[in-house]
Amino acid sequence: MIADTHGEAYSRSREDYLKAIFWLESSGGAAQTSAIAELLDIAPPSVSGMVKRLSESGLLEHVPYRGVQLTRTGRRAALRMVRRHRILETYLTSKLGYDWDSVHDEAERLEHAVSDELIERMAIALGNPRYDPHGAPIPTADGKIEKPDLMPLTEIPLAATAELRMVSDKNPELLRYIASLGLRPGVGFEVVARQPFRGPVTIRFLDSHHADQVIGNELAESLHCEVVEKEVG
Amino acid sequence: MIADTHGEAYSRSREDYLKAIFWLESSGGAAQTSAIAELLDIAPPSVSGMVKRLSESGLLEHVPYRGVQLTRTGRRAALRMVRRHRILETYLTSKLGYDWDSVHDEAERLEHAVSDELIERMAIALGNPRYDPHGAPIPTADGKIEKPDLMPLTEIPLAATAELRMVSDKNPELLRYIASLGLRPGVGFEVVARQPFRGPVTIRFLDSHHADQVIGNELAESLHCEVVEKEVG
DNA sequence: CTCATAATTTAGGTGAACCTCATTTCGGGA
DNA sequence: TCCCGAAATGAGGTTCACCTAAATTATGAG
Repeated sequence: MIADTHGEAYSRSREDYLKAIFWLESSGGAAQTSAIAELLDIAPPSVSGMVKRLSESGLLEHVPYRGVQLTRTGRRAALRMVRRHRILETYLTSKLGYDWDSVHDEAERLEHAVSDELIERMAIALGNPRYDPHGAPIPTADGKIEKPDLMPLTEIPLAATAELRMVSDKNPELLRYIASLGLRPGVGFEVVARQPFRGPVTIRFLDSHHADQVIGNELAESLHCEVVEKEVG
Repeated sequence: MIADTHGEAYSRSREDYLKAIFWLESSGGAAQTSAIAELLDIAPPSVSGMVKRLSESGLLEHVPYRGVQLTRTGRRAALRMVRRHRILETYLTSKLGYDWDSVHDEAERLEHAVSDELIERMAIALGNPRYDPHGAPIPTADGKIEKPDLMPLTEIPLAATAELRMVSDKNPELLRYIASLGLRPGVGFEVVARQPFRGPVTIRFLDSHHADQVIGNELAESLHCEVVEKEVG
């Protein structure tokens, strides 16, 4: 039996699985056992076992040896966790002075402990934000999530003007580095050069307080951007 | 292995035991197995088992069939939990609009999940408060706690002037009732009547926006007060 | 001082969630 | 088509924290 019922709560583990499976589904179709295992750092046989229990609870469809898919209920529960995580990250950065590179772990623990009421109070205190500090969209309380149409910096055409919109929250060093370049969600730039053979990309900030920046391919792939029209007038 | 190390964390259960034992020690000497069981709503044999594990970990001294006492380490860990709980309650009420009767449960879950850093950030945002919303003293980060010298309303002498200082946070209905009477920590009053045979006490508020209140014996016992000198001038 | 009763502990068992090692299944190249 | 390696599952074991039922210990009344 779960310790406290704060709304409709599953165990901490189950919540983590649901979130992981949601994440895998959103970025590449069906979730394989091995991918879940990798993401959660759990041995594959343990994942098999939990997957069975979760599908017996009606949270996901499991086709043995094939993969796994969230049911409507599972998806709702997963989105609830995503909302919690992102509201928490936003609250911690804007109300308690956390840096955007250090909120992830704190949110990761708190998301299992807070009540729905607390999350909604935080959301109200923040003015119902639509994006978290890393630019990721925050699902609404009734489980709707915006699906932004972004592309990695590596695919922005030369000479195009674009805006950084979203960065993964999982790697603190990467986030610190990005911030040190002057890059944050919402910052606009132009692609002024690109080296061939998966080489680095050079960008020029629109409001040029900073010099041009050369960005390696691997980093560029994790910067999710939107091409924007050039400012007219 | 515990899921995440946020500072020096024990399991949720262990933290609950430590807090319960600390509470029992502060209000009546050594903690008996049955008292712990009662407080945590756990069967006595389960408590025996956990007590053994906790004393093997050096968190408490256990004299079989006698009782249990926190070691220095155990006491430190317990005070850390008390600090967490009380900072959380204070933060939730003053920054997120919770009522004082509804914070207890939320704090009870969060106290196991927050990091030391988050607690200290909350404490700073609150201006390092010394008391929680129920008037209970908040231990400092280095584990010191004020021991206020209070007496229940039942023991305040007739005609004396006193101030409500502390109320238990555990019973929401009781808290709502107290608030409805106009009573909160810090409110001053005079004892104007007392019925014999554990009968009710009548109090008159010093700043009399409210009429006199008649308070039953049981309630009066849970109102921890301090006798104050009459205002001079 | 003895003994009943209450408190405590021991014994044995459960479920959740993990592990390792062994086996089964799938899918693609010879 | 056959077969090999990777992926998935099965089998069996661990730890934590709980349970009930049965023994044990302490205590206070006579």
